[in-house]
Amino acid sequence: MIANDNKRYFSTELLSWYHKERRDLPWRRSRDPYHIWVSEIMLQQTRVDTVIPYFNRFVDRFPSLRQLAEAPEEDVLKHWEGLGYYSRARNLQSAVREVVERYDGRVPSIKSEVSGLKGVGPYTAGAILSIAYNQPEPAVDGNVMRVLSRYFCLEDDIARPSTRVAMEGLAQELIPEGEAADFNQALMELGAMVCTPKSPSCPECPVMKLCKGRLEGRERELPVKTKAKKARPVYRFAALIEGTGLNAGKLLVRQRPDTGLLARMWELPHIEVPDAASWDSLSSGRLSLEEALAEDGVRIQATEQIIGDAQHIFTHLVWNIRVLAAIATEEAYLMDRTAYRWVGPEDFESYVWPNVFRKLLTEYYIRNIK
DNA sequence: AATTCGGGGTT
DNA sequence: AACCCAGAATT
Repeated sequence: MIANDNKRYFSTELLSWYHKERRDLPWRRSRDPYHIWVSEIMLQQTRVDTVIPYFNRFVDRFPSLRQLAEAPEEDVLKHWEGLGYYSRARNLQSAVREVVERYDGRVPSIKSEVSGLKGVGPYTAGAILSIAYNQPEPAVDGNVMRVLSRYFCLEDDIARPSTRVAMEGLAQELIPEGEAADFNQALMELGAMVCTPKSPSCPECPVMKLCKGRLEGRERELPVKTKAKKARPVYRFAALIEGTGLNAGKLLVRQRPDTGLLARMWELPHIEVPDAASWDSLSSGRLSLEEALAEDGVRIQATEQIIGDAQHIFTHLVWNIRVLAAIATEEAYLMDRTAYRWVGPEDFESYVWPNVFRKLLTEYYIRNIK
């Protein structure tokens, strides 16, 4: 059992440190729960410095909850491009529309209602309730688990959901009366600025004196976290397809399915092959591409000329993409096929697809078509 | 409990 | 190259 004095010291010192050191962040200048909400969604697994320009553009384009609710999804995704985890954007808009319909456009302040919104999990619900409404709810993210693990020298594996639940209990006990908004942000601020993952700046820490992890010289061993598996490589052939006739000078792109990886984003048409060995066989890659596209009613002639190789890295996957040159053998076969589209260089930026594709496309266009 | 969702900075 | 980031949804 942790001494109450130790907890009180922690909360008091941390809070007064925060009042002095808090960063001036865009979302800290607003009291609008909608703005707080947007910031919390953007900040999921994303660094503060990355989020700042996106947040400013986003609230500039969608200043109010209702304006976001009424915007075309494409527009919302466009403002999210480059942030990653695109389902966050779709869930946010979907949830915002629900707030308009069910809560008259006001972000709810009741825990069960906030938690019921799409894209709002335990952390984000706590963040909205505490930061926007100053309710004494914990908001436990990676920062908080690291700080608490070290200060209280807790060895529980923070990769386990049960550990997060336990941390939420502890974090809630630590909230000083009436100070939920600042205290929760102070916890995260300490984790981001001082109690960093690799080499914490203990001498600058406001609670170093009673930090048990530090006192035992184990601050670098904490928190305990089981390792994730490393990304699995996959191998793919893509076709860079030049149009003919009416589509001369244009290239063919394809929209991904509604769900799953990179849902609804545009890409070069491509296929997956079983392994690295298949990736070396250009002839089989060429044939597989032609067959796969023919199944979609798209007739092309691929070649064995490599335009380039590209790599796209995800958390759990590494795409190795070999791009082959190809031409379309018919002109007007796409009339009823919305999944495919001819684009010229003026359209390249309007589509959200992995940057590797965009880069290849642009370079190829400049070299061979323009 | 494990896996699937991005992209980028740090070390 | 591994790790981490103001995590959530799905299976």
